[in-house]
Amino acid sequence: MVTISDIAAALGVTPSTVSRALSGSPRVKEETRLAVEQMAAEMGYERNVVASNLRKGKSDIVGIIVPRIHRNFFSNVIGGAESILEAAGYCVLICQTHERLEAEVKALRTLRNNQVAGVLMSHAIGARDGKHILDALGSHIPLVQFDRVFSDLPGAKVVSDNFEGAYAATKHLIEQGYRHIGTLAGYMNSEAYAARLEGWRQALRDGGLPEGEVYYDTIVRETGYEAGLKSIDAGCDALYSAGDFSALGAVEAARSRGLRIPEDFGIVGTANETFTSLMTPSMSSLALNPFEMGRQAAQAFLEGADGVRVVPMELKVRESSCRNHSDNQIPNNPCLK
Amino acid sequence: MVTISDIAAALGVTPSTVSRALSGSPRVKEETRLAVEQMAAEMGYERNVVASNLRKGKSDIVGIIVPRIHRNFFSNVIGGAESILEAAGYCVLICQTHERLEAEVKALRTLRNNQVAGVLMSHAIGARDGKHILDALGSHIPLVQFDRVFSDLPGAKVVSDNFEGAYAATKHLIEQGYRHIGTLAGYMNSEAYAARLEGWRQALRDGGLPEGEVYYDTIVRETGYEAGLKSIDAGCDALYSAGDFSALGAVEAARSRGLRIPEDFGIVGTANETFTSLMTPSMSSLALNPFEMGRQAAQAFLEGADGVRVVPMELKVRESSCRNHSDNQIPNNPCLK
DNA sequence: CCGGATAATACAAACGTTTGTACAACTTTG
DNA sequence: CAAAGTTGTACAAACGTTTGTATTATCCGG
Repeated sequence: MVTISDIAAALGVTPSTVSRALSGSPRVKEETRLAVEQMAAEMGYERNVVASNLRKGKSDIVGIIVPRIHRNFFSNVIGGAESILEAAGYCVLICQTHERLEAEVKALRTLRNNQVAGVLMSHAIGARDGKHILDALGSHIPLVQFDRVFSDLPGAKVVSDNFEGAYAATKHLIEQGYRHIGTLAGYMNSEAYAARLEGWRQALRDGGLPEGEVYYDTIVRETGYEAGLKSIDAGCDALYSAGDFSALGAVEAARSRGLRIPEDFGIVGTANETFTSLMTPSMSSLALNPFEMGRQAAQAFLEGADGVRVVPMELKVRESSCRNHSDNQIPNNPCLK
Repeated sequence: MVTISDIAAALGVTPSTVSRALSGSPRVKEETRLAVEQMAAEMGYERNVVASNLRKGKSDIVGIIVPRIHRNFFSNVIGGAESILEAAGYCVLICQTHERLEAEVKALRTLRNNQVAGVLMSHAIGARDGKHILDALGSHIPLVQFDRVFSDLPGAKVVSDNFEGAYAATKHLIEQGYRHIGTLAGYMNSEAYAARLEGWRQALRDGGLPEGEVYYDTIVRETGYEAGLKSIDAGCDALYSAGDFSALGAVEAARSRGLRIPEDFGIVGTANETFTSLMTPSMSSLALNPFEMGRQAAQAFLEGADGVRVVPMELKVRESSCRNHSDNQIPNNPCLK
């Protein structure tokens, strides 16, 4: 391992000069800088970032904490954040919590102990507030929350326009002639889900429809299936689901009751998971914009600016909610017009 | 920030004693250890791992490099590796290369400069050999390769039983009565794809069928579509695809030619991506066992043992290749029996 | 009660970098 | 030409830990 002292010795200068030369300080002569750079290249020097981090008290690592990396949404957020952070010279450390609070706390501690430059995170479902986050991370490491945010925590936040999105999805169902629209609402300790619920509610009101059925804590296929059955029993003819997996469960529930989709039962999910466009019938979904959210989160970190950034959602209309034009070619998204 | 010196001062001992006490050295008295531990807890001490790493010359970070984290396969490998590594006290740093060689080299350098304890990786398609890996990582950091491996590199390797798997998949197609079976082979600079090609070839030979058509460099939906069309023109009635996305493209190609699946055209993909079980018709796929591969890779790292570990694959028979019993309930996998 | 072993702790040097301050060489100004 | 300013380097002290060696305390047998 070649160090700055080796370079210094080889050139007859001191390590401090080498350090400054390599970091582009204006305090070294251009001539010296060139000599140092050449010698460094020649000797195959690479900066020991661990030592550098110790001295500087922080590293060039940005931690990203997500519930599960295999979720399309999160892996795309990570991709978006990476694209910005790597260009800015940071490297990215990814942790997943599997929705477990202890894992989240452990990840935060690990990141803090590694003196990361910042943390971008989407918290695990199941926490009431962000107290544990503040406790585990401390207050001197910049925190950016995305998607699932605790608004009482300091730091920047990036969220989807959940209210508007759910509103648009529900309005679309109404326009398609559905009149009894329930919702698979997810967990209410997440502000994202809460906002979607409100968007759905408002769309019903604005559409002149009565309050619809709400099914809470529906987030996976199984719970979506059960809630789907219940909604059918309750007389619903459509569902806006705050998640795609639960929507998939609801599709299966409708099928098991012999209902045709979209003729008898309409469904719009949320998140635009890959499978939604590949299943038959293809499933309409309220797309988040994860890549953009990741970019925004990274930007917020780089700029050090607090405040909330809102990323718009986009409704992808597919077969599962297209009752009026079900004979049309779906690729052209006939209902959208 | 409270340091071991603070604890030492508070107890009237030296930092070295505190350090040894906290790391469980037998050189400190039980009584002293307890006092130190209590004081550390009281003062809210947390070890500065950066300093620790600098001194020890290595960190407790294990780097995992994959082409893309959003691929089901890779995110599951990561999950498997994590489950072992975290239990062993390591933390995991994930890098993705987007199949770009420069990104791979950069990731390796970053990991080396951060003095990671080890690297688990699956290289990007496109490299001839692993020279760049050795150059970028150096030879003193343990390397474990999984799935895509360069066998000329030192270190442990974990691979799927690609030959046996492809053999089984192809044999299955033959048993289903397909007689002209081509293959979407992927990239031949990956040993995994090469082994699958050989498995397919051997199964055809053992089944008494003539050589089939090989379509190289098919890895995504688009290239799968094109190769699918060509295979149909060439008279194929079935394809074993070394990837699921290309298989999906082939399904679409068959459909566009008006062929029924599986009656007129049979397809088996590889990787068991989520969408394969959700599409209609559901797609048979040769499942890798990514979680287990991740576990094995992590184990190989922990044990420091070189050598090759082989993880078996499992054929998931679904509708797209079930010509003989296409009226049966698929969930029971009738063809498997 | 002393010499020699053993146990427990103290001392101090590293790990490789960064950075404030001191110093030297040189240039400018009055 | 001396004083003052400017520029480029050297010096040295950190950052918080770990760890080899030295030192002190404790215990045992003779």
